[in-house]
Amino acid sequence: MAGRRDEILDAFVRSVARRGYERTNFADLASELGMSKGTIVHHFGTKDQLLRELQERYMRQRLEEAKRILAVTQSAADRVAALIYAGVFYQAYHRDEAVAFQREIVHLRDSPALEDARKMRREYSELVTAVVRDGMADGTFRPGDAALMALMFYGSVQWMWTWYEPDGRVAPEALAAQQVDLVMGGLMAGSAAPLDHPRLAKLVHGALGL
Amino acid sequence: MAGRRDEILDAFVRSVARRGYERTNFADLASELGMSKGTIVHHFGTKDQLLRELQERYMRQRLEEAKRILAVTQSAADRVAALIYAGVFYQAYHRDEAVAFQREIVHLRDSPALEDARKMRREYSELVTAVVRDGMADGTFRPGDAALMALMFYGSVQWMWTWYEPDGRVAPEALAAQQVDLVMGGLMAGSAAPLDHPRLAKLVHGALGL
DNA sequence: TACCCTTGACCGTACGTGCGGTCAGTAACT
DNA sequence: AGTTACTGACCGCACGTACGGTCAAGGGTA
Repeated sequence: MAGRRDEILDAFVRSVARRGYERTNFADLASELGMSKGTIVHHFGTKDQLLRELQERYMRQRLEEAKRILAVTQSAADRVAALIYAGVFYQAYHRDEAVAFQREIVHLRDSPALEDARKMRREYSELVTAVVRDGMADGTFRPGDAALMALMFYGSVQWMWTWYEPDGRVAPEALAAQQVDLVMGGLMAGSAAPLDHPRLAKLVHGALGL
Repeated sequence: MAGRRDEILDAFVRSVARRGYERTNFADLASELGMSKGTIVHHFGTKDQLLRELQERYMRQRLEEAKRILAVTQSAADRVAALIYAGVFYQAYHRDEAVAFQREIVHLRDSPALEDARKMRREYSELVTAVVRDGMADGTFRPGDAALMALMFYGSVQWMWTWYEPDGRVAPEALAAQQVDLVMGGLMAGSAAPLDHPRLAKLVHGALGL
Protein backbone atom coordinates (compact mmCIF):
# COMPACT_ATOMS: atom_id res chain seq x y z
CA MET A 1 0.00 0.00 0.00
CA ALA A 2 2.99 2.21 0.71
CA GLY A 3 3.77 1.87 -2.96
CA ARG A 4 4.35 5.00 -4.92
CA ARG A 5 3.81 7.48 -2.13
CA ASP A 6 6.89 6.52 -0.19
CA GLU A 7 8.79 6.14 -3.40
CA ILE A 8 7.98 9.73 -4.27
CA LEU A 9 8.94 11.04 -0.85
CA ASP A 10 12.23 9.15 -0.99
CA ALA A 11 13.06 10.58 -4.39
CA PHE A 12 12.11 14.01 -3.14
CA VAL A 13 14.45 13.64 -0.17
CA ARG A 14 17.25 12.55 -2.45
CA SER A 15 16.68 15.47 -4.75
CA VAL A 16 16.50 18.03 -1.96
CA ALA A 17 19.72 16.64 -0.53
CA ARG A 18 21.48 17.07 -3.85
CA ARG A 19 19.88 20.11 -5.44
CA GLY A 20 17.99 21.82 -2.63
CA TYR A 21 14.29 22.51 -2.27
CA GLU A 22 13.97 25.35 -4.78
CA ARG A 23 15.79 23.53 -7.54
CA THR A 24 13.83 20.35 -6.99
CA ASN A 25 10.98 20.20 -9.45
CA PHE A 26 8.09 17.91 -10.16
CA ALA A 27 9.03 17.24 -13.76
CA ASP A 28 12.48 15.86 -12.94
CA LEU A 29 11.13 13.89 -10.04
CA ALA A 30 8.42 12.35 -12.17
CA SER A 31 10.70 11.41 -15.01
CA GLU A 32 13.20 9.91 -12.59
CA LEU A 33 10.43 7.75 -11.18
CA GLY A 34 8.91 6.98 -14.55
CA MET A 35 5.58 8.50 -13.70
CA SER A 36 3.63 11.61 -14.55
CA LYS A 37 3.82 14.93 -12.78
CA GLY A 38 0.14 14.58 -12.07
CA THR A 39 0.77 11.53 -9.93
CA ILE A 40 2.94 13.47 -7.55
CA VAL A 41 0.32 16.15 -7.29
CA HIS A 42 -2.29 13.47 -6.74
CA HIS A 43 -0.43 12.09 -3.74
CA PHE A 44 0.88 15.24 -2.13
CA GLY A 45 -0.97 18.22 -3.50
CA THR A 46 1.76 20.79 -3.20
CA LYS A 47 5.51 21.02 -2.98
CA ASP A 48 5.16 22.52 0.48
CA GLN A 49 3.43 19.39 1.62
CA LEU A 50 6.29 17.26 0.39
CA LEU A 51 8.74 19.37 2.37
CA ARG A 52 6.49 19.18 5.37
CA GLU A 53 6.42 15.40 5.29
CA LEU A 54 10.16 15.33 4.81
CA GLN A 55 10.73 17.44 7.91
CA GLU A 56 8.18 15.64 10.03
CA ARG A 57 9.49 12.23 9.12
CA TYR A 58 13.00 13.33 9.94
CA MET A 59 12.07 14.77 13.31
CA ARG A 60 9.92 11.77 14.16
CA GLN A 61 12.82 9.44 13.46
CA ARG A 62 15.32 11.49 15.45
CA LEU A 63 12.96 11.82 18.37
CA GLU A 64 12.19 8.13 18.43
CA GLU A 65 15.88 7.35 18.21
CA ALA A 66 16.60 9.63 21.17
CA LYS A 67 13.91 7.99 23.26
CA ARG A 68 15.23 4.54 22.52
CA ILE A 69 18.67 5.71 23.59
CA LEU A 70 17.46 7.14 26.84
CA ALA A 71 15.72 3.85 27.51
CA VAL A 72 18.97 1.90 27.44
CA THR A 73 21.23 4.32 29.28
CA GLN A 74 21.33 5.66 32.83
CA SER A 75 24.17 8.04 33.58
CA ALA A 76 24.22 11.54 32.11
CA ALA A 77 27.66 10.92 30.62
CA ASP A 78 26.54 7.77 28.87
CA ARG A 79 23.46 9.51 27.61
CA VAL A 80 25.24 12.49 26.14
CA ALA A 81 27.80 10.21 24.56
CA ALA A 82 25.17 7.89 23.12
CA LEU A 83 23.16 10.80 21.74
CA ILE A 84 26.23 12.07 19.95
CA TYR A 85 26.96 8.63 18.59
CA ALA A 86 23.44 8.43 17.29
CA GLY A 87 23.68 11.84 15.68
CA VAL A 88 26.89 10.96 13.89
CA PHE A 89 25.53 7.62 12.78
CA TYR A 90 22.45 9.26 11.42
CA GLN A 91 24.54 11.60 9.32
CA ALA A 92 26.56 8.69 8.06
CA TYR A 93 23.85 6.09 7.45
CA HIS A 94 20.92 8.31 6.49
CA ARG A 95 22.98 10.84 4.63
CA ASP A 96 20.31 12.05 2.21
CA GLU A 97 17.76 12.62 4.90
CA ALA A 98 20.24 14.41 7.12
CA VAL A 99 21.48 16.67 4.35
CA ALA A 100 18.01 17.40 3.02
CA PHE A 101 16.75 18.38 6.43
CA GLN A 102 19.69 20.48 7.48
CA ARG A 103 20.01 22.25 4.16
CA GLU A 104 16.45 23.42 4.38
CA ILE A 105 16.39 24.02 8.10
CA VAL A 106 15.42 27.66 7.57
CA HIS A 107 11.92 26.67 6.61
CA LEU A 108 11.54 25.18 10.06
CA ARG A 109 12.08 28.63 11.51
CA ASP A 110 9.87 30.55 9.14
CA SER A 111 7.05 28.49 7.72
CA PRO A 112 3.81 28.37 9.72
CA ALA A 113 2.89 25.07 8.10
CA LEU A 114 5.74 23.35 9.89
CA GLU A 115 4.46 23.87 13.40
CA ASP A 116 4.32 20.13 14.09
CA ALA A 117 7.91 19.59 13.07
CA ARG A 118 8.91 22.61 15.09
CA LYS A 119 7.20 21.13 18.12
CA MET A 120 9.10 17.90 17.75
CA ARG A 121 12.31 19.83 17.41
CA ARG A 122 11.60 21.69 20.60
CA GLU A 123 10.84 18.43 22.33
CA TYR A 124 14.12 17.03 21.09
CA SER A 125 16.21 19.89 22.38
CA GLU A 126 14.43 19.90 25.70
CA LEU A 127 15.25 16.26 26.00
CA VAL A 128 18.94 16.84 25.37
CA THR A 129 18.94 19.86 27.65
CA ALA A 130 17.39 17.80 30.43
CA VAL A 131 20.15 15.25 30.18
CA VAL A 132 22.78 17.96 30.44
CA ARG A 133 20.96 19.54 33.35
CA ASP A 134 20.81 16.22 35.19
CA GLY A 135 24.53 15.78 34.69
CA MET A 136 25.18 19.23 36.11
CA ALA A 137 22.90 18.56 39.06
CA ASP A 138 24.62 15.35 40.10
CA GLY A 139 28.08 16.81 39.68
CA THR A 140 29.09 14.81 36.62
CA PHE A 141 29.27 17.93 34.48
CA ARG A 142 30.62 21.37 35.20
CA PRO A 143 27.93 23.91 36.02
CA GLY A 144 26.74 26.19 33.23
CA ASP A 145 23.76 27.04 31.06
CA ALA A 146 22.45 23.60 30.15
CA ALA A 147 20.35 24.74 27.21
CA LEU A 148 23.25 26.63 25.68
CA MET A 149 25.62 23.73 26.19
CA ALA A 150 23.16 21.40 24.49
CA LEU A 151 22.78 23.75 21.53
CA MET A 152 26.49 24.19 21.18
CA PHE A 153 27.74 20.66 21.26
CA TYR A 154 24.84 19.44 19.24
CA GLY A 155 25.58 22.10 16.67
CA SER A 156 28.88 20.57 15.83
CA VAL A 157 27.11 17.35 14.89
CA GLN A 158 24.49 19.21 12.87
CA TRP A 159 27.18 21.03 10.97
CA MET A 160 28.86 17.79 9.94
CA TRP A 161 26.89 17.56 6.74
CA THR A 162 28.91 20.38 5.23
CA TRP A 163 32.20 18.55 5.46
CA TYR A 164 31.53 14.87 6.02
CA GLU A 165 32.30 12.59 3.09
CA PRO A 166 30.79 9.12 3.35
CA ASP A 167 33.69 7.50 1.55
CA GLY A 168 36.31 9.42 3.47
CA ARG A 169 39.09 7.72 5.35
CA VAL A 170 37.52 8.12 8.80
CA ALA A 171 34.94 5.53 9.84
CA PRO A 172 31.76 6.86 11.49
CA GLU A 173 32.64 5.06 14.71
CA ALA A 174 36.03 6.76 14.95
CA LEU A 175 34.48 10.09 14.06
CA ALA A 176 31.84 9.76 16.73
CA ALA A 177 34.45 8.73 19.29
CA GLN A 178 36.51 11.85 18.66
CA GLN A 179 33.41 13.97 18.78
CA VAL A 180 32.41 12.46 22.12
CA ASP A 181 35.89 12.93 23.54
CA LEU A 182 35.89 16.56 22.52
CA VAL A 183 32.51 17.27 24.05
CA MET A 184 33.26 15.37 27.24
CA GLY A 185 36.84 16.29 27.92
CA GLY A 186 37.45 19.33 25.75
CA LEU A 187 40.68 20.12 24.03
CA MET A 188 42.85 20.75 27.07
CA ALA A 189 45.18 18.14 28.42
CA GLY A 190 45.24 17.50 32.16
CA SER A 191 44.34 20.29 34.53
CA ALA A 192 43.45 23.33 32.52
CA ALA A 193 44.55 26.73 33.67
CA PRO A 194 41.32 28.69 33.85
CA LEU A 195 40.98 31.16 30.99
CA ASP A 196 40.91 34.85 31.58
CA HIS A 197 37.74 35.70 29.69
CA PRO A 198 37.67 39.47 30.14
CA ARG A 199 41.20 39.65 28.82
CA LEU A 200 40.35 37.52 25.83
CA ALA A 201 37.20 39.44 25.02
CA LYS A 202 39.06 42.72 25.17
CA LEU A 203 41.89 41.40 23.07
CA VAL A 204 39.55 40.19 20.34
CA HIS A 205 37.54 43.37 20.43
CA GLY A 206 40.75 45.29 19.95
CA ALA A 207 42.05 43.14 17.15
CA LEU A 208 38.80 43.42 15.22
CA GLY A 209 38.22 47.09 15.91
CA LEU A 210 34.74 46.50 17.30
CA MET B 1 32.71 56.15 -8.17
CA ALA B 2 31.77 53.08 -6.23
CA GLY B 3 28.28 54.54 -6.43
CA ARG B 4 25.44 52.18 -6.08
CA ARG B 5 27.49 49.04 -6.45
CA ASP B 6 28.18 48.51 -2.77
CA GLU B 7 24.67 49.53 -1.96
CA ILE B 8 23.37 46.79 -4.23
CA LEU B 9 25.64 44.15 -2.75
CA ASP B 10 24.60 45.11 0.77
CA ALA B 11 20.93 44.87 -0.10
CA PHE B 12 21.58 41.53 -1.75
CA VAL B 13 23.27 40.22 1.38
CA ARG B 14 20.36 41.37 3.50
CA SER B 15 17.88 39.73 1.19
CA VAL B 16 19.76 36.44 1.01
CA ALA B 17 19.97 36.39 4.79
CA ARG B 18 16.23 36.81 5.11
CA ARG B 19 14.79 35.06 2.09
CA GLY B 20 17.62 32.94 0.72
CA TYR B 21 19.32 33.05 -2.64
CA GLU B 22 16.57 31.50 -4.74
CA ARG B 23 13.86 33.72 -3.35
CA THR B 24 15.94 36.84 -3.77
CA ASN B 25 15.03 38.54 -7.02
CA PHE B 26 16.18 41.57 -8.92
CA ALA B 27 12.79 43.23 -9.01
CA ASP B 28 12.41 43.35 -5.23
CA LEU B 29 16.00 44.41 -4.79
CA ALA B 30 15.63 47.20 -7.32
CA SER B 31 12.41 48.55 -5.88
CA GLU B 32 13.87 48.43 -2.37
CA LEU B 33 16.79 50.52 -3.60
CA GLY B 34 14.65 52.78 -5.78
CA MET B 35 16.44 51.85 -8.96
CA SER B 36 15.79 49.85 -12.06
CA LYS B 37 16.43 46.16 -12.49
CA GLY B 38 18.67 47.07 -15.35
CA THR B 39 21.03 48.89 -13.03
CA ILE B 40 21.73 45.76 -11.08
CA VAL B 41 22.47 43.92 -14.28
CA HIS B 42 24.68 46.76 -15.38
CA HIS B 43 26.82 46.45 -12.27
CA PHE B 44 26.92 42.72 -11.73
CA GLY B 45 25.77 40.98 -14.86
CA THR B 46 24.23 37.90 -13.30
CA LYS B 47 22.80 36.71 -10.03
CA ASP B 48 25.61 34.19 -9.74
CA GLN B 49 28.10 37.01 -9.77
CA LEU B 50 26.32 38.70 -6.88
CA LEU B 51 26.49 35.49 -4.87
CA ARG B 52 30.09 35.09 -5.78
CA GLU B 53 30.99 38.53 -4.52
CA LEU B 54 29.02 37.88 -1.35
CA GLN B 55 30.94 34.70 -0.62
CA GLU B 56 34.31 36.15 -1.49
CA ARG B 57 33.79 39.23 0.61
CA TYR B 58 32.73 37.09 3.56
CA MET B 59 35.70 34.76 3.31
CA ARG B 60 38.10 37.64 2.83
CA GLN B 61 36.82 39.30 5.99
CA ARG B 62 36.99 36.13 8.05
CA LEU B 63 40.45 35.31 6.84
CA GLU B 64 41.75 38.77 7.56
CA GLU B 65 40.15 38.65 10.98
CA ALA B 66 41.85 35.33 11.74
CA LYS B 67 45.22 36.67 10.70
CA ARG B 68 44.84 39.71 12.89
CA ILE B 69 44.01 37.45 15.78
CA LEU B 70 47.02 35.23 15.28
CA ALA B 71 49.14 38.34 15.20
CA VAL B 72 48.17 39.34 18.72
CA THR B 73 48.19 35.92 20.40
CA GLN B 74 50.90 33.39 21.14
CA SER B 75 49.77 30.28 22.97
CA ALA B 76 47.61 27.69 21.25
CA ALA B 77 45.00 27.96 23.99
CA ASP B 78 44.72 31.71 23.60
CA ARG B 79 44.52 31.36 19.86
CA VAL B 80 41.75 28.80 19.83
CA ALA B 81 39.84 30.83 22.40
CA ALA B 82 40.27 34.07 20.49
CA LEU B 83 39.23 32.46 17.20
CA ILE B 84 36.06 31.25 18.84
CA TYR B 85 35.40 34.66 20.31
CA ALA B 86 35.85 36.19 16.88
CA GLY B 87 33.49 33.68 15.31
CA VAL B 88 30.78 34.35 17.85
CA PHE B 89 31.21 38.10 17.55
CA TYR B 90 30.97 37.89 13.80
CA GLN B 91 27.66 36.05 14.07
CA ALA B 92 26.43 38.65 16.48
CA TYR B 93 27.68 41.85 14.91
CA HIS B 94 27.58 40.95 11.21
CA ARG B 95 24.48 38.88 11.45
CA ASP B 96 23.21 39.35 7.90
CA GLU B 97 26.49 38.46 6.33
CA ALA B 98 26.94 35.43 8.54
CA VAL B 99 23.45 34.12 7.91
CA ALA B 100 23.60 34.80 4.18
CA PHE B 101 26.86 32.96 3.83
CA GLN B 102 26.00 29.98 5.97
CA ARG B 103 22.55 29.56 4.51
CA GLU B 104 23.96 29.27 1.05
CA ILE B 105 27.08 27.36 1.99
CA VAL B 106 26.14 24.53 -0.38
CA HIS B 107 27.05 26.62 -3.37
CA LEU B 108 30.57 26.75 -2.04
CA ARG B 109 30.76 22.99 -2.36
CA ASP B 110 29.15 22.69 -5.76
CA SER B 111 29.63 25.74 -7.92
CA PRO B 112 32.79 25.87 -10.06
CA ALA B 113 32.58 29.67 -10.17
CA LEU B 114 33.34 29.86 -6.48
CA GLU B 115 36.81 28.39 -6.63
CA ASP B 116 38.38 31.52 -5.17
CA ALA B 117 36.09 31.53 -2.17
CA ARG B 118 36.69 27.84 -1.75
CA LYS B 119 40.42 28.42 -1.71
CA MET B 120 40.08 31.02 1.02
CA ARG B 121 37.94 28.64 3.00
CA ARG B 122 40.56 25.95 2.74
CA GLU B 123 43.19 28.42 3.86
CA TYR B 124 41.04 29.32 6.82
CA SER B 125 40.58 25.77 8.01
CA GLU B 126 44.22 24.96 7.53
CA LEU B 127 44.99 27.92 9.69
CA VAL B 128 42.73 26.73 12.49
CA THR B 129 43.97 23.18 12.12
CA ALA B 130 47.57 24.35 12.43
CA VAL B 131 46.77 26.07 15.72
CA VAL B 132 45.21 22.89 17.08
CA ARG B 133 48.13 20.83 15.85
CA ASP B 134 50.60 23.17 17.55
CA GLY B 135 48.69 22.84 20.79
CA MET B 136 48.79 19.08 20.54
CA ALA B 137 52.49 19.13 19.79
CA ASP B 138 53.45 21.19 22.80
CA GLY B 139 51.23 19.19 25.13
CA THR B 140 48.64 21.89 25.75
CA PHE B 141 45.95 19.84 24.06
CA ARG B 142 45.17 16.18 24.20
CA PRO B 143 46.40 14.23 21.17
CA GLY B 144 43.93 13.52 18.37
CA ASP B 145 43.14 14.30 14.76
CA ALA B 146 43.74 18.05 14.61
CA ALA B 147 41.81 18.63 11.39
CA LEU B 148 38.81 16.77 12.72
CA MET B 149 38.90 18.62 16.02
CA ALA B 150 39.06 21.93 14.20
CA LEU B 151 36.07 21.04 12.05
CA MET B 152 34.08 19.86 15.00
CA PHE B 153 34.47 22.70 17.41
CA TYR B 154 34.25 25.25 14.68
CA GLY B 155 31.06 23.64 13.49
CA SER B 156 29.29 24.52 16.68
CA VAL B 157 30.01 28.20 16.02
CA GLN B 158 28.93 27.93 12.40
CA TRP B 159 25.68 26.34 13.44
CA MET B 160 24.85 29.20 15.77
CA TRP B 161 22.98 31.10 13.10
CA THR B 162 20.09 28.64 13.32
CA TRP B 163 19.34 29.40 16.93
CA TYR B 164 21.01 32.66 17.88
CA GLU B 165 18.69 35.59 18.46
CA PRO B 166 20.42 38.96 18.50
CA ASP B 167 18.00 40.39 21.02
CA GLY B 168 18.07 37.32 23.23
CA ARG B 169 18.90 37.42 26.89
CA VAL B 170 22.48 36.19 26.49
CA ALA B 171 25.13 38.75 25.54
CA PRO B 172 27.59 37.73 22.81
CA GLU B 173 30.45 37.93 25.31
CA ALA B 174 28.80 35.49 27.69
CA LEU B 175 27.89 33.21 24.85
CA ALA B 176 31.42 33.15 23.54
CA ALA B 177 32.76 32.50 27.02
CA GLN B 178 30.58 29.42 27.46
CA GLN B 179 31.50 28.24 24.02
CA VAL B 180 35.19 28.58 24.80
CA ASP B 181 34.82 26.80 28.11
CA LEU B 182 33.05 23.91 26.44
CA VAL B 183 35.65 23.53 23.73
CA MET B 184 38.55 23.87 26.12
CA GLY B 185 37.40 21.94 29.12
CA GLY B 186 34.51 19.85 27.83
CA LEU B 187 31.44 18.99 29.79
CA MET B 188 33.00 16.77 32.43
CA ALA B 189 33.80 18.02 35.87
CA GLY B 190 37.16 17.21 37.38
CA SER B 191 38.92 14.02 36.39
CA ALA B 192 36.82 12.25 33.83
CA ALA B 193 36.55 8.51 33.89
CA PRO B 194 37.63 7.49 30.40
CA LEU B 195 34.70 6.46 28.24
CA ASP B 196 34.34 2.92 27.00
CA HIS B 197 33.86 3.64 23.31
CA PRO B 198 33.37 0.12 21.99
CA ARG B 199 30.67 -0.44 24.58
CA LEU B 200 28.93 2.83 23.63
CA ALA B 201 29.12 2.17 19.93
CA LYS B 202 27.67 -1.29 20.37
CA LEU B 203 24.93 -0.01 22.63
CA VAL B 204 23.85 2.65 20.16
CA HIS B 205 24.02 0.26 17.25
CA GLY B 206 21.77 -2.05 19.17
CA ALA B 207 19.28 0.59 20.20
CA LEU B 208 18.94 1.84 16.64
CA GLY B 209 18.91 -1.57 15.00
CA LEU B 210 21.75 -0.69 12.65
C1' DT C 1 33.63 80.21 -24.62
C1' DA C 2 31.41 77.14 -27.55
C1' DC C 3 31.47 72.90 -29.79
C1' DC C 4 31.62 67.97 -30.25
C1' DC C 5 32.66 63.34 -28.76
C1' DT C 6 33.21 59.62 -25.53
C1' DT C 7 32.13 57.21 -21.36
C1' DG C 8 29.48 54.95 -18.19
C1' DA C 9 25.70 54.99 -14.84
C1' DC C 10 21.08 54.13 -15.19
C1' DC C 11 16.29 53.21 -17.10
C1' DG C 12 12.16 50.57 -19.11
C1' DT C 13 10.51 47.08 -21.67
C1' DA C 14 10.18 42.89 -23.88
C1' DC C 15 11.26 38.07 -24.18
C1' DG C 16 12.01 33.22 -23.17
C1' DT C 17 11.61 29.74 -20.21
C1' DG C 18 11.08 27.01 -16.20
C1' DC C 19 7.91 25.51 -13.13
C1' DG C 20 3.92 24.82 -9.88
C1' DG C 21 -0.46 23.67 -10.21
C1' DT C 22 -5.26 22.58 -12.81
C1' DC C 23 -8.29 19.64 -15.07
C1' DA C 24 -10.72 16.47 -17.96
C1' DG C 25 -10.39 11.96 -18.77
C1' DT C 26 -8.99 6.73 -18.65
C1' DA C 27 -8.18 2.45 -16.24
C1' DA C 28 -8.37 -0.65 -12.62
C1' DC C 29 -10.03 -2.28 -8.42
C1' DT C 30 -13.80 -3.19 -4.84
C1' DA D 1 -21.41 2.38 -9.25
C1' DG D 2 -18.06 4.42 -6.61
C1' DT D 3 -13.43 5.13 -5.38
C1' DT D 4 -8.67 5.46 -6.05
C1' DA D 5 -4.48 5.70 -9.12
C1' DC D 6 -2.63 7.77 -12.77
C1' DT D 7 -2.03 10.43 -17.22
C1' DG D 8 -0.71 14.31 -20.14
C1' DA D 9 -2.08 18.48 -22.14
C1' DC D 10 -2.43 22.95 -20.70
C1' DC D 11 -2.29 27.50 -18.07
C1' DG D 12 -0.31 31.51 -15.94
C1' DC D 13 3.18 33.83 -14.09
C1' DA D 14 7.49 34.86 -11.91
C1' DC D 15 11.92 35.96 -12.91
C1' DG D 16 16.60 36.34 -15.11
C1' DT D 17 18.43 38.75 -18.53
C1' DA D 18 19.05 41.08 -23.29
C1' DC D 19 18.70 45.27 -25.41
C1' DG D 20 17.90 49.87 -27.07
C1' DG D 21 17.92 53.73 -25.35
C1' DT D 22 18.64 58.65 -22.10
C1' DC D 23 21.40 61.80 -19.65
C1' DA D 24 25.14 64.06 -17.23
C1' DA D 25 30.08 64.69 -16.78
C1' DG D 26 34.60 65.26 -18.61
C1' DG D 27 37.98 66.36 -22.00
C1' DG D 28 39.90 67.72 -26.13
C1' DT D 29 39.80 71.17 -29.95
C1' DA D 30 39.05 75.50 -32.25
